[in-house]
Amino acid sequence: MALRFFNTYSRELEEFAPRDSSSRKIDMYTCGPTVYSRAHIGNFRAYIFEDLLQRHLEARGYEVHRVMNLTDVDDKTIRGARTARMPLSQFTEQFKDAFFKDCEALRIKPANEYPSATDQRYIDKMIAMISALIDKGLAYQAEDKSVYYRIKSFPNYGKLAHFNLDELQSTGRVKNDEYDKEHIGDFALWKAWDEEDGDVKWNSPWGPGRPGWHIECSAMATDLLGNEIDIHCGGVDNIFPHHEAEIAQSEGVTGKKFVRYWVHCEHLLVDGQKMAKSLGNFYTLSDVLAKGYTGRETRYALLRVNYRKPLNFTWDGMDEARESLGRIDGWLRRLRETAGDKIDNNKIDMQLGQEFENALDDNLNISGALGFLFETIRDTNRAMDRGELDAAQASAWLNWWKRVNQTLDLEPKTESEIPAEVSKLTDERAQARLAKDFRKSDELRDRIAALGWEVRDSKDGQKLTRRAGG
RNA sequence: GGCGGGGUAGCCAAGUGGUAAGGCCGAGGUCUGCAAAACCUCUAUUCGCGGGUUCGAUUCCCGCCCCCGCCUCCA
Repeated sequence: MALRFFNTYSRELEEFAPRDSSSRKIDMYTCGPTVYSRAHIGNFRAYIFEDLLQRHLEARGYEVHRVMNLTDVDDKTIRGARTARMPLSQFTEQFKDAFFKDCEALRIKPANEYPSATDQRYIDKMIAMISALIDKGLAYQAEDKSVYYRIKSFPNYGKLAHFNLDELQSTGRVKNDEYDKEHIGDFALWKAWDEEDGDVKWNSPWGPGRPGWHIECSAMATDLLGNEIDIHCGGVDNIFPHHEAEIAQSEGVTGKKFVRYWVHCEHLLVDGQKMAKSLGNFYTLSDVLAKGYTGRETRYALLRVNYRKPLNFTWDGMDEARESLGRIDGWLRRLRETAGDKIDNNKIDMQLGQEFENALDDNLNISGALGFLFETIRDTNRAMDRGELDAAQASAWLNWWKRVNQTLDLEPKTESEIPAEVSKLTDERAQARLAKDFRKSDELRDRIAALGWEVRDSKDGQKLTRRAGG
């Protein structure tokens, strides 16, 4: 099956073909966090989806060049820095650091670049783009000194969101203090400095001020990836106005088709409602880790539903993730035991189980792909139960897993070291069992369990497993 | 009001014009001193509701209901 994705622009499933058909290189731009506080796991659902998308494209032989921006200047960052009595850059730095730590814990592959909006290189680019837009009559400076995009002059404005400009309704969420605009839909490209901004300002042909939110992405994307890019991702809430504005800005300047495939991730919900800082119903990764779950478990929980479906976050869902991973872990352990010295760690099997990738080809059908994984697990477990899977076959399935895991990245990183205390109790238990003292054996099993380890008795003696986590 | 997403078992969730993958939970069984893990069996005559097309629809068409989101801060 051909690789295909749902393109927000056309509202259709489209077969994927890179811009440059002669090479395997793809340019991908992904909207990153605004670093005014910790990102919440709803934000990370989008980043994990993008990670899966990148990894699957790579599995299909594409070389992905991905950029993720960091919005480090806007109303919220400025307000936060003021409240914290810190320079803006120092204030945002802590949240950039936290963001990268969280990404690592969630095993999100790093982007090739993480440009910051406040980088002078991009401020210059933004100013150049705004100047070009003014020259073309697509932007104007209003009496409040700010520069706005003249959406009525860009015929395609509204095409991505499928909005009719005349029917835009104010939801009252944003305070309407920009009275100087020609059209209520005109958005700020350059915000004139005011007292609230303190020392946050850059010089421009229109006076001191700072960039509007949308222009940074147009500037960074075109600067780092070129005027035309293959894939642009984000959450569905970015469709309008953010991505609509990006198209207007980028295409307004370059005259080129900015993005070939717009791919948007649905929301993570809590109690059936969007997880959002403004609603206060959000969890950060730290919150989840504090409950005893791991980054790997969180990754699985956020990964397991197709990106186009709203996903309701629950602690039951986290438990399910834990149990499902436990099934995978147990299977891997067993395959390794069966494979013994036939294990070939350097090999990646490219033949077995193509159904996994085939499912992902279909608009990242992760449920179908995981379904196939679990069917494979049951089939091979059954074969091992019956002694019908030899070491070479077990090794082959491990090499298959290696391929699958390049996309999923769900393998426990390392088998935990067995603590001396656990080891000592296990030895005692072996003695007790030798003496058929089952009462003592069971008591020791409980004590080992209390230390977080599970002990199972097999033909080859006791087997220890770290309970949960990884 | 406009534009989208969703409604499949107790929960999560695939999927197809021909009669419902997979995961979690639960019950029974094999194995075990007992467990655990694994395996086996069972768990939706039914896919929001009502029409229509069809030999046949959960899947296509029409109409409706409910939940969620976007409509200029948002992943």
